[in-house]
Amino acid sequence: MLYHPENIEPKWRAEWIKNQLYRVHNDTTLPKYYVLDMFPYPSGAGLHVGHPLGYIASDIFARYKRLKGFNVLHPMGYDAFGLPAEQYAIQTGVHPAVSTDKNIKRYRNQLDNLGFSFDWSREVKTSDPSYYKWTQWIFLQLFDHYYDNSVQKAKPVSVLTEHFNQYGNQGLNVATSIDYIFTASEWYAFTDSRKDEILMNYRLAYRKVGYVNWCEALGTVLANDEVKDGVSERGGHPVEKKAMMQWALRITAYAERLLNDLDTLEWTDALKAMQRNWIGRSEGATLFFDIDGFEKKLEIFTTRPDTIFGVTFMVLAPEHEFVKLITTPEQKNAVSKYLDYVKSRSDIDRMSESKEVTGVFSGAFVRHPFTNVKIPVWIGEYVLNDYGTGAIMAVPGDDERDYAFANQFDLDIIDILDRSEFPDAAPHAKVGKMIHSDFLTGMEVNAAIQLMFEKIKTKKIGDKKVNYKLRDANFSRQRYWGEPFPIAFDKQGIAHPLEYDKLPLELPELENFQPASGGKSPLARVDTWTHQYDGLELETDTMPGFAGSSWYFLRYMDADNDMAFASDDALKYWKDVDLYVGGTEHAVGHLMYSRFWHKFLFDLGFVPTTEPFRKLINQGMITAYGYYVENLRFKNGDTLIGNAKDLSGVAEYQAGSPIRLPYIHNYIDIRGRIIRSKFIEYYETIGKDFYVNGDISRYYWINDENGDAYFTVNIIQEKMSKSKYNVQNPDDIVERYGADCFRMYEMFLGPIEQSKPWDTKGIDGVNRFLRKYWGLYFDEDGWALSPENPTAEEFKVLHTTIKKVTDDIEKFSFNTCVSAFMMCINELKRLNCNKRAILENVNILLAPFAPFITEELHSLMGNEGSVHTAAYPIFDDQYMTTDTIEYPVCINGKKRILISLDAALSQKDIQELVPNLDTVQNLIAGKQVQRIIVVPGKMVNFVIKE
RNA sequence: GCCGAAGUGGUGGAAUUGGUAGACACGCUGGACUCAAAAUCCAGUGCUAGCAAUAGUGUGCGGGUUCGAGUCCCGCCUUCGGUACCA
Repeated sequence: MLYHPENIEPKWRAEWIKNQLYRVHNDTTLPKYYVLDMFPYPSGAGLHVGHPLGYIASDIFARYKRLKGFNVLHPMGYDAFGLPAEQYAIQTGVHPAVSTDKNIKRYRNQLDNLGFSFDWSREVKTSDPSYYKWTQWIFLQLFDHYYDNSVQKAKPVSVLTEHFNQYGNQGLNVATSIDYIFTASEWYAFTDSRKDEILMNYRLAYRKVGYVNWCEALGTVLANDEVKDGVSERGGHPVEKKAMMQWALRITAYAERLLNDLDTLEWTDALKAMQRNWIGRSEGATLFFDIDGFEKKLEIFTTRPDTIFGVTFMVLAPEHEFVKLITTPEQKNAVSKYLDYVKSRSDIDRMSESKEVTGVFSGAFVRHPFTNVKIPVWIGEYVLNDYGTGAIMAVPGDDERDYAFANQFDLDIIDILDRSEFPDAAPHAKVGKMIHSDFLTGMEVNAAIQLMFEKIKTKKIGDKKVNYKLRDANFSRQRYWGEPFPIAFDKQGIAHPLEYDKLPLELPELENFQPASGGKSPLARVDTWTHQYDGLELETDTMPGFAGSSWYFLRYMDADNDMAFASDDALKYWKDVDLYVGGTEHAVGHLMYSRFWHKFLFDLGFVPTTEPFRKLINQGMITAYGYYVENLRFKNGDTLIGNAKDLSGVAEYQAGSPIRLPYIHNYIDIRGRIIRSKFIEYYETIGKDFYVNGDISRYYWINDENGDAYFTVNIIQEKMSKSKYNVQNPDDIVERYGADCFRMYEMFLGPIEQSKPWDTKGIDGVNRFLRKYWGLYFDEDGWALSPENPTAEEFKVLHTTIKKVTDDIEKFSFNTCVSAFMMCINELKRLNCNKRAILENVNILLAPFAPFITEELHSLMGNEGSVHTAAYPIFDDQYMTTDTIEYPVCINGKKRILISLDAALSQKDIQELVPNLDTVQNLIAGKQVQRIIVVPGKMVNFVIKE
């Protein structure tokens, strides 16, 4: 009887649905375990073979935990709001809800194919009003709370206004962007709109001026990845930074806790390091410089106040609020020209192209707080407005970027640090002796920093300060396909939250998805919607993608609740995610915001834990091979360059980019060459669809040593995407080999956290393994499981496998699990083992990996119930004993021979015994042995002098 | 630029704390079975030299520590992810 997955898999898929095998219940006495995948954005291209990599791993782990007796929550859903659906709607008029639902259906079919143990009754979809009702509700909580630094906790805004009523804003230690003091009587006297404005400086969800990528020609705001080299990706129109009133979330209030609590998490050090660096805590000082001719002072932040005597100029970010104020009439032209240039540059451009230093003199001067020397104020793009105060004191004597700037514009450089005693020190290391630094001269750096903190304080020119690189990210999108803000403005522009019973505030129906005038969201055109409440106008921005994804893991705990985002009981039982699996591309964005929201909900008493994701595994990407030919030339000298699909429109070609040749891999030889005859074959069968010009006589060919004309194809690894024609659909593989084979093959490809290219070359190995495994249960006459007692050797194979597989699952090393299964089956086959006592246990071990074949065999064995509710085999040491150990005998660390020794021998025994063995004598004959190193159970090494 | 990761045969990869480099597969070569093919089975397979025994060499590059380095340290190179509006 042969293994036929196509008969087995649909049968059990239906059976499991019928029995609701994967339905999870909240009321149980079993210990909980929560295994979560980062939910997918349902894109139009469907699921490709890269998506399931993490899902398979988490599914294996979830099934493993179930076998171990846990009540496992393992849900799935969709991150359903997003830009691509809206873009598609603009182009085709298809409503994003319609295209998204269609994509979701496709995803669901594809996921179902793979035998996952998701509890689909808990599915969430962020674009569903019953879900985003609670996203809006959490937003309103953020809007209605501020952060009290003294107790490190969010508190209701009503507490704050009560304080204002009594004391004004004095005596507060809270997170705020306000920099002035008012009294209680002033507070009373403020107009309502002034009060609203002031409160915005305290709310955790607030409005402020933010910068967006504005494209005048398209009349719309663009996402960063829609902008390439300062122009729009579509159409190549100029894009500039534009200031707009935007919602933001005060994540910076939680910076310290987000940083400290990383220590409590079981994440990789790499991931924690990325989050730490993103938060970017640094201790330093703020310093105020008097500006000549102005009352206002220029505030800067520095971590190196000791270098103050090396300051020779100041640099403002181009967006700094003082730029307009202090620029002198003579410099006005030059400055505004420079600002125009900077508007076209992204933050990455601004920081990465360090070779070319740009800047402009403002014409203004500040005074050195200690020497009163006049210091010029420059404007430079390398200073970012969002970091620190958006202004720096430049110390070209100690800072590389300042040095480059000074060189470029011929500014003074003062050496303030003698590091001759530390020739190997890194450029930014805080070591050395101060020179040319007045009262600091002769001091060590760290001592000088400490002294400066005091001096700054006593001179009242600044204070010690902790600064974070983390900033309050923009929470507004001028888009349709996102959560509407449950906020309405009155005639004075005061923001009013909607009452909870008005939630969800649903998106209106829409046919035209083009942006409204001024780059506003299409919602601005729907008057009936924006004015549905008397005298109020609804906010027309919507929330960004990370809104819905910042709390979805909580919704799964109690997905149908319409009284709360989840019930207290559900939250108390499930608590947090025990294992979270997803890509490193989310290492900071999504994970940081989820942690922030979770902590906020903790402060309000809604969730019982301070962190959402206890353990986190990053899965690597599955990439595809890309085949390119660089500069395929025509005989007349023209060079054909560009994406193969674009070749019909010659005008589109962009010089320098290589031509893609999709699906050409079967036509190229081992050296990456394609010869003329093969190319013709390729062109006739596949290439025609992508590649327009088949007149190969016009190409410039090189002749190889046999006289065959060829050109060379470059093979690279790249992301799978629809536009690259390299998407591999898992359905095709499942149809051909079955889901069990697909699952095991994806795991067999390599370590889960590494990215690797997709290639079906090795899948036959896994397929053979499954057939061999199946074959153990049958002989020529059919079912042939033996009730006999296993031999010691058979038991040893079983228990070796139990140990290896269990250890490796715990380490998330699934590729080595598959190898271990292969070795186990190879051994059992060699031993002709068909004993039930062995195979039944192997079958349970294998069940998390290959749920279908194991279920079929479990049932054929006559078992009641599912293999997926069986008990996990227990490892027993007694079967593992060995009599002898193979020792490699090495000379100077290099293996020469193997000897077999009694396992009971001690280190001393071996030390004495080995040199006297004949085989060893041959090895060391005539050589001078200096030392013999014996590592028990491992090896013997002779140290020999040549 | 900055932060993080990876680099091992023709290919995917394995290698507990520094202790036999290349497990397990794919591919390839040879053989068995077959009219033939598929499937299956057996043997070989890092590279170089050699009929062989064997010797040399070998984990991106250059140094170092050690009896012993894929693993630890220093300095580079390349590729990938993120860089705050892709998700």
